[in-house]
Amino acid sequence: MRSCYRLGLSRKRRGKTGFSTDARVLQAIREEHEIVPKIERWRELSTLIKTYLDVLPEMVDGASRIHTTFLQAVAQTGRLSSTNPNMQNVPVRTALGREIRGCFEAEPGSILISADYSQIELRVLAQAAGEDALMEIFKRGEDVHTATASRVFGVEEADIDPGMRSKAKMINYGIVYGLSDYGLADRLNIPREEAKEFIDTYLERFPRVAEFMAATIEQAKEQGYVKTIWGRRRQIPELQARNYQVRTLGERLAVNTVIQGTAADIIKLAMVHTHAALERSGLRTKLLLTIHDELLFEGPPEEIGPARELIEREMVAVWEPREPPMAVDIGHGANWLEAK
DNA sequence: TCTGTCACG
DNA sequence: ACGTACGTGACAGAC
Repeated sequence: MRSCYRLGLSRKRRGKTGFSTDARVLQAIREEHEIVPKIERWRELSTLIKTYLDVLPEMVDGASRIHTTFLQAVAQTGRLSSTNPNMQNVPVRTALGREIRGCFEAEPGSILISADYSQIELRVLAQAAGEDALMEIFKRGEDVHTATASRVFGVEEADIDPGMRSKAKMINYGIVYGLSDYGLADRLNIPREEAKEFIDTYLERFPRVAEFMAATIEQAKEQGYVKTIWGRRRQIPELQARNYQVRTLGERLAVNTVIQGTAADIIKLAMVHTHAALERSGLRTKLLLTIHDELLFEGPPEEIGPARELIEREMVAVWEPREPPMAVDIGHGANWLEAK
C-alpha cells in the first residue's frame, strides 16, 4: 500500500496482494497516526450499516418476522450454519451493534428467553483431556479466565486486573484452536518470547491438556479421522499432506474438531430435548434460534418461570453425568438484547 | 470469481 | 526454517 508507506506506518502481516490493514493491524498501529482511529470507526460503522441496517428491514415479512435457513451439512465440525439472513452473526459487541441486536423483539405480548452454555468449549476440553486442574476451576464455580491468569502469571486471583484476565482468555481459547507463540504475540502485541513463556506455563499448569492434544493428533494420523465424544467423525486428510503448512493445519483441525464438534453435539441434543420437554409440558414457549452455544425462545410472559426452569434443566441434563457440570446463563426480556 | 475484511460463536 | 488460532456467511472492490 503506497499511501501507508508514505505515512510511515508499521506494516504487520501481509496477504496475497499486499500488507494487511485488518482490525488487528489497525489496533496495533492506532497511535502512529490520527487517521488510524478514524478508519477503525469508519470500518465499524460501514460494516454494520451495509450488512445489517440496509438489508434486514427488507427481509421482514407481513407478520413482522424474519426467517433464516439453517444448513445442517456445511460446517465440518457438526455445527449448524445460518444463511439468508445469517442470524448467527447479529452484532452485539459494540454500542451500535447492541442497538441492532435490540431491534429483534418478541411478538407483542410475548417475551424472549435466551439460554447460553457458559464456557462450553473449555468445559468440554476439561472433560476430554481429563484435566483435574481445569475441572476443579469449573466445579468450584470460579471464573475460568481469572483462575487461568492466576496460574499462568503466578499472581493471586484477587490481584488479577482486567488486562491480565483478557490475556488469559486469549490463551484459553487459543489453546483450543492450536495457537502458536507467534500468533499469541501478534494478538497480544507482545514479544514472541513472552508469548512462548505464557503458553509453556499454561501447558505446565494443565499438563493433561498437552497430553490430550498430542494423543488426539497421533490418533488422527493413524486413523485418518477424529471423533467427538458422541462419536461423530471428521476425516482429516490434511494430516497426510507433504506440505508443512497444510499438515500443521491438520493438527489444529484434529484438536479443535473434537472440542467444537462435541459442543455442537451438545447444543443439538439440547434443541431436541428442550423442544420435546416444552411440548410434553403443554407450555407454549417455542424455540426460535440456535447460535452455537445459545438457544433463543419466545413465549407468553406468564410462562417465564416454568419455561426458564425447564430449559435450564434440559440443557444441563444433556451433559450429565459428565464432569465438570455444564452451567447455563438464562435471561429474558422484550428484545434479544434485554434477554441476554 | 477471488481477495480482504468483518460480523458472530 | 517453514508460517503461524478454529468454525461460519455477507459485503465490496478488483479482475
